[in-house]
Amino acid sequence: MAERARTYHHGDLRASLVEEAAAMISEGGAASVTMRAIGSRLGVSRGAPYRHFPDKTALLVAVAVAGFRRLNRRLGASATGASASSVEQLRRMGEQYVRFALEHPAHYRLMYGKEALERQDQPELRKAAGALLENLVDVIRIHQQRGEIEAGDPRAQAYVAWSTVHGLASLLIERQIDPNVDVDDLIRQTTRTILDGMRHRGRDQI
Amino acid sequence: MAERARTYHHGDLRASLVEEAAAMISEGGAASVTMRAIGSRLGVSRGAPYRHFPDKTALLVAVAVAGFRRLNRRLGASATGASASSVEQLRRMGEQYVRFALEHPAHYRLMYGKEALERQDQPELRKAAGALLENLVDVIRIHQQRGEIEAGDPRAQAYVAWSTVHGLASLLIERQIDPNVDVDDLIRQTTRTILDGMRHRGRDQI
DNA sequence: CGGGGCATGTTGACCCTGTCAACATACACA
DNA sequence: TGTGTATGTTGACAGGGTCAACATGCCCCG
Repeated sequence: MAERARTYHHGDLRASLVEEAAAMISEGGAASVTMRAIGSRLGVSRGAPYRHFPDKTALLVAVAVAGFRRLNRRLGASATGASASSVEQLRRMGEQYVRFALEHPAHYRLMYGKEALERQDQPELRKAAGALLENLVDVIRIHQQRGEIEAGDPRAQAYVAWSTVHGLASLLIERQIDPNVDVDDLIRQTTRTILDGMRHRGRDQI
Repeated sequence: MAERARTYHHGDLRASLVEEAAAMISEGGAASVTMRAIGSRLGVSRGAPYRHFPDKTALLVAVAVAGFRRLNRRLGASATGASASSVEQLRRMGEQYVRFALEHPAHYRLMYGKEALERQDQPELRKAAGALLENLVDVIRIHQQRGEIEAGDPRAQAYVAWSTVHGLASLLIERQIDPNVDVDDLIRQTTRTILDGMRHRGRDQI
């Protein structure tokens, strides 16, 4: 569904813009994404993009949303994986999450960087991120029923798990972690630790 | 140590610039920080800041470094706290970490946003963030010796813990977490969960 | 089949911002 | 006291977002 007829003025600028912006982000970081440059790379003028997006922020939001969709799809595939025997499945989801971030650092940054997207609440974005959470909640709920994860509000558990993988991804992307550390090991240890914590309810808590 | 003699051209522009930039970041986000605006607010011309910082990035790095120092100080105080009886102390450190981020969202974002500071590796920043990690490693080591945390590479454990609190802070700041959720509870649950995971080595047991 | 009208592009212009170079000036120290 | 250096100031320029005015395909109605 990528090759629309090259009819008319451009064919399908809107989609191309999002695609190209994402590509530029991967290549040179969000800072390299310029309305003028995007248009130029697509062979249109600087004003053309404004026929499809009210402003740069809107375009970037679209890119971010696309990123969330990709990530969701990937996690979904991971969750449906065959060997969904134990929490190992959940652990793998976490692993895939971090891997996605490492493979698309700039894109991942944009997805969470309200910084660049400041302003309105961007319902589209909120929805895409919300879907991610919902999926995670569902998976957690399943494991709770299997008794592999401590009972309790699955949403809260989801936030805890999400925080952990997001944090790890973020620190890795921002190079806050010693490059000599074995990333695979770290990811494994992190996902295991958080899951261990999720199945042993500590002390007398609530 | 804030009131230098108002001698000469300005007195102590360099320090004032960092201070003012930090203030502006808190007030209107990083986007509102403009070399011209900063100068203006301090009563100097747009070119003045360039006598103290080679470019905007350098100034922002200084601000970020100052942020790390503040955070480190706060965590240090928390670690030295009286009731340093158990891992509860470590949990409180995590709590303080997240609270700091919530109190200074824009500043916190800047601290971790390589985005805006892209370019050179910014040794100053790396050092400040490194200090944070070192302190955490030390505390973890202590608790390991007390047997309150599973043995193993304390640095790896530190990364796991750091990831968790950073992730939670980040998600909260970026409003990815349902505002109806009780933040205090979430912070408590998150820090407890991760610590539980850190003292039960999973997989082969229970 | 012929226009009209909307969608899509293009250009020109403006303003904001970062940054450099040339110029000005206050201190400090010999 | 005189001058050199540190610190500021201005003018100028380029890059980039964005709007308004203008141009041009396409599609559809009559």
